[in-house]
Amino acid sequence: MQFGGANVKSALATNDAADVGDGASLKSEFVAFKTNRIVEAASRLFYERGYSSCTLDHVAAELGVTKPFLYSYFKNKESILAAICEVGISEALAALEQVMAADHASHRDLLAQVVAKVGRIVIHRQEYVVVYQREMKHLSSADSDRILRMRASFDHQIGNLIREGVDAGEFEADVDPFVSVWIGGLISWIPTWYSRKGQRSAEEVIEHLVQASLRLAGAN
Amino acid sequence: MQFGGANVKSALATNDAADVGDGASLKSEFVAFKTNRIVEAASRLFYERGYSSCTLDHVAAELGVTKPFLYSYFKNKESILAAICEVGISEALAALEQVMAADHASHRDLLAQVVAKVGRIVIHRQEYVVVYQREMKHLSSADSDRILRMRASFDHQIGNLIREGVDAGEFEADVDPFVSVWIGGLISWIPTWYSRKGQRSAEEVIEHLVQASLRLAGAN
DNA sequence: CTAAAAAACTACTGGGAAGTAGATCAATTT
DNA sequence: AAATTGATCTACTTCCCAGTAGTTTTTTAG
Repeated sequence: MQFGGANVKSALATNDAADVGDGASLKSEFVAFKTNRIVEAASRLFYERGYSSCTLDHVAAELGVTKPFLYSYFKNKESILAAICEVGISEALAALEQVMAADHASHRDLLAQVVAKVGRIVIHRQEYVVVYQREMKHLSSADSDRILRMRASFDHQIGNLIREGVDAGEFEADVDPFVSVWIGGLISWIPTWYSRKGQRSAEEVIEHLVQASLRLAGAN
Repeated sequence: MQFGGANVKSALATNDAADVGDGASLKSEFVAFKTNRIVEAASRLFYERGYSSCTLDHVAAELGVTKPFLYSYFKNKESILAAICEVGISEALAALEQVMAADHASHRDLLAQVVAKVGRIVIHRQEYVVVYQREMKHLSSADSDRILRMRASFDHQIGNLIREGVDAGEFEADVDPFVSVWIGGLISWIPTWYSRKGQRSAEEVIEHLVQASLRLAGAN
């Protein structure tokens, strides 16, 4: 029930509705709903004030509840942070694997699709991603390891994609060991400068991001 | 004497030795030395533990002194943070203006030189830059404004450099409004992934960074 | 060598925040 | 309607930390 350390399922994944009976399922949907609301509110406040300076009383007030309410859904403050940190990377990993599964495309197109999808995620989940980048070090080592493994899997697959593209002659050979780092940098940096209220539309950013990534890989 | 809000001179700038008499100058060198040591230690600890979670007792212990010692060189905790945040951007700005001053070069070369110099700075001042990126929001509005102005000046000049390069036909035209953002992203992202203990040498990273930046500008 | 000044320390205050125990309120069941 | 269960709240405790007052130590000057 509580969202503690090793509870892997993403806090924001839509819940599988039918589990046992209607009663049990409905109840767990309620729980998932409240859990999500907590994570949402906390991500916004951690983003604005920083994890250590944001109190659980702040989070509770934002939701119109009290602190002990939070403790019946999360083991402690850190596990709320862990839930936030998991969102971006797990969605990105899912998107990557979705693109890789339907691989009837050139490496160039695969790269373009992955970059576009992940770019949309980091824009959509802006606050979550920034909180992850900034506050990672406050995670327990269990949570940290779990999230780092997802991260490593993601990086590894991107690395493979680039290498195969180079072998296939679709990307330039000389840039190899660094391209995935640079592309990762472009993507990771977006949430710190992009503003939803700014002039640029999200899709405009994505389009330029894809162009820039292909340029970095030497695929033009 | 104290390093408070509007005290502009960089905490790490080498001190002009001759001021009034030898006595006064020597004393102010002592002060500058201790101030620097405080900023150094604090940057390392803020980097490792985060600003809000790092206490001034930690900083003092690291230096083998006590908390009131810090308060005789800095007004409060926030002004230590401000001193840290200023380091990276003021050095970067100085490097930029140095390159731009001796402008007997193509825009392509100017860009390459600036990127290389600033890249070296963000690697050298890794902890300072990361602390700035993460903890900016804890600055007083006076400090924040001052630093943001430096930042804006930097971005503005880079923007000009790119635009002039496009006009001169040295960079590709279609990427214009985004290139400086992407290049800024590459540079800013380095301190979060580069490790001095890793396999890659700093100069290797810089070389690839310059290549990547030129690629993004379409200058190959 | 002594007195004054400067530098650093010891020991405290006051407030804030994580986490908890037990009370209260609401919903469901019988 | 009474009783049971579960959800949420009130009211703490305990620890921690920024900032300070006043004392001690060290340095400088006469």
